[in-house]
Order: sequence, then C-alpha cells, then structure tokens
Amino acid sequence: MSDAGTEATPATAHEPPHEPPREPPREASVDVIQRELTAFARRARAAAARVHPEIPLVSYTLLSHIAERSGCRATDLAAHYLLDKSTVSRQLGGLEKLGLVERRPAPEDHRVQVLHPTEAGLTVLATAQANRLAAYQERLKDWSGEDLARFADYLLRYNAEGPAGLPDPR
Amino acid sequence: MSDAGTEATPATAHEPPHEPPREPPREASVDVIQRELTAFARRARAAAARVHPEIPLVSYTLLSHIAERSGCRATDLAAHYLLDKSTVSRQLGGLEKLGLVERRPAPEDHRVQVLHPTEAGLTVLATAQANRLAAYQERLKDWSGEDLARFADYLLRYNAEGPAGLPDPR
DNA sequence: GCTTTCGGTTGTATAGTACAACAGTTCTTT
DNA sequence: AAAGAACTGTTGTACTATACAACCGAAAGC
Repeated sequence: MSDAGTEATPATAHEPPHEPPREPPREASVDVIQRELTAFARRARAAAARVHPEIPLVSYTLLSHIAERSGCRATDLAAHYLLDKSTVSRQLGGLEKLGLVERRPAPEDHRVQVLHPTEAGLTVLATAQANRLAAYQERLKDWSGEDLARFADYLLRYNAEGPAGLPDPR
Repeated sequence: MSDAGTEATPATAHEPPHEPPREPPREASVDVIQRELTAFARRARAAAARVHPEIPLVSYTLLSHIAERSGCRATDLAAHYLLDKSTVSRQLGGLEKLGLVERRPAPEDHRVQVLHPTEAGLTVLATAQANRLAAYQERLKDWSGEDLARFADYLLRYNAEGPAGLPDPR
C-alpha cells in the first residue's frame, strides 16, 4: 500500500476543495514526526550520557522497568523493548555486576530468573530519574500543563501502537 | 542530591487544592515524555534497520539534511545533531564511499568542504523516505489530521528548544 | 523416555558514537 | 610578517548497544 510517493507526490491532490485547508496534509505531519522523533533519538542518547555517565547507560531503562515490576523476567524485558535476549542478558549482566539488580532463580521454574532491584539500584535509579527529570523539566518549563499532558499522551499513543510498524495483531 | 524519589514521590504535593486536578501533574507528564521518547529511540533504530538495511546507517538523517540544505558543511551537521565531528566525518565517509554525497572543497576557505547529495543519493533518499513514510503512515493511520498536526508541532517545539538542556546562549 | 520448546548465556560481528591527537587553513596579535 | 590562536576535518582508539547464531539446561508434550 502507500503510494507515499517520492517527494511531494500528488497523493494529497484528492482532497475535496470544500474543506478548509487549515490543517497541513497528513504527509507533511507524518514526515515531520518521523524526522523529529529521529532527531530526538540521537540527542536523547547524548544528553543521557552527559547527564548520567555513571550508570552505563541505556540499561537505566531496564533498571527502571525492573524497579517498576519487580520480579519480572529477562524475556519480558526483551519482549517489551523489542530487544534480543542476548542484549538483555548482557545488560542485566552489567547491572548485576554493578550491584543494581539481583537475578534470583525462580523456585517453580529453574529456567527463569526473577529480577529485583537492589537497594543500590533503587538509589541510583532515583538519582538518575531526578537528574533526567530535572533536565526535561528545564527544557519543558515553558510549556503549559495542558500541552505537556497532550504531548505525553501522543507519545504514549504512538508507542502503544504495536512494535515499530510490524503487524502485531493483538 | 535530588530526592525525586523512586517511583511516586510527594514532589507534587504542593499543588494548591483549589485548582481542578483534571490535568496530570507536570512531573508525571514530563516523566512520561522522557520515558516514551526514550522508548521510541530504541524502536526507531530497530525499525529503521528493518525498513532500510540498504543504506547501512542512520546516516540517512544526515543525507536527508544534506539534501535539504545542499552546500552545508560537516560542522553544521555536527552542531545541528549534537554529534562529534569525528562521527560526522565517518558517517560522511560512508556516504561518500557509497556514492551518495560529494564533498567538494570550498573555494574561499580551503578548510571546509561543501556537501552535496549525488543523483544516487537523492534517489536512495527518496526511496528510503518513501519507505519510512509508508511505515509511519501505516502506524499513524488512525490518527486524525488534527492530532497529527499537533503531535508534529509538539515535537518541533521540543526539538527546537536548544540542544538537550544544555545552556546554549545563542 | 525422547523430542521439542523455552529461558538464558556466550561467541562473534557491526553500527554508532566519543575523546584525544593530529594536519592543514585562516584569522589575530604583536 | 612571524607567531600563535582558532577552526575544519581526519584518524587512532575505545566503548556501548545491538543482533544473530550456536549453545546449555530445564520443562512440557508426545
């Protein structure tokens, strides 16, 4: 599907002329969204590294997830973040070596290991969270509460819609 | 430093009670934004790799930028995307080796090289753009035009606000 | 019981990135 | 004008994040 055309194809030419053209064409918006999200992605990493060189990095997200749902398994994390098991395994290895998470074997299924944050993990997480939050807060300080809420909502909605454009019939 | 608490700290407890609590507290929104943007970043890369294994890298974005402002310099790219010069240099090297961009020395300043997309570059870009747009389009197909426009707007606004929370007295 | 499936680890490879050191240019300052 | 500072870009090195494939042990199905 999608004749999304090479650059500015006439895909939008079929709009009925009686509609007020106040709103930019979907293509333009989608394009902006695509580009800006990508741009963000780059910056986010750099910023995170800057704000928090301590915790080796993106594992922060995993740690955060673990803290939220204590007792989850590695596979859950992989599924949730669309990561390979090996990636998760290594990330967890790093977190464990840092003493931020514990991997406890599950009594009823000796294959799985249940994940728990340690005290140190929670502390680190709290600090990191605070730092990042502060950075975001600073950056978003001029936004109205309403805009913030709506923006957050859009992002949630976007990310909720199945993994990365792959068909995910849920 | 920072007692932002692990999960749901009382940092928000100082809201005047006479305000209607219809709107989530700023902290919550900011937190969601932070988390979701980060989550997106992960997925985006995976998705991009999937959609477009051809152009080996994320340099697609750089190519896109070059195509848009033909004649820009490497430093511009680095500044714009908050990347190290070396990173940009290598990315450009890759793009050049693939015959997608040209690096021409600037006549008036022999230090800089002016960047231009090649024919092939434009073609590849167009294809990639179309693919990605299609993917995004598909994903966003249930969004109203209004929501799309607003989301795009928020992202633009977010990314426009100076590099990553670093003080940037421009 | 044997085979398949599941959860996780390890080997290997690649992309992307940064930092530091460097090379050639241009601008400034004396 | 010579010396030095500032700028543009490249190269050496290292590290994180990630994937894929091969594997191991445990559990489930036949």
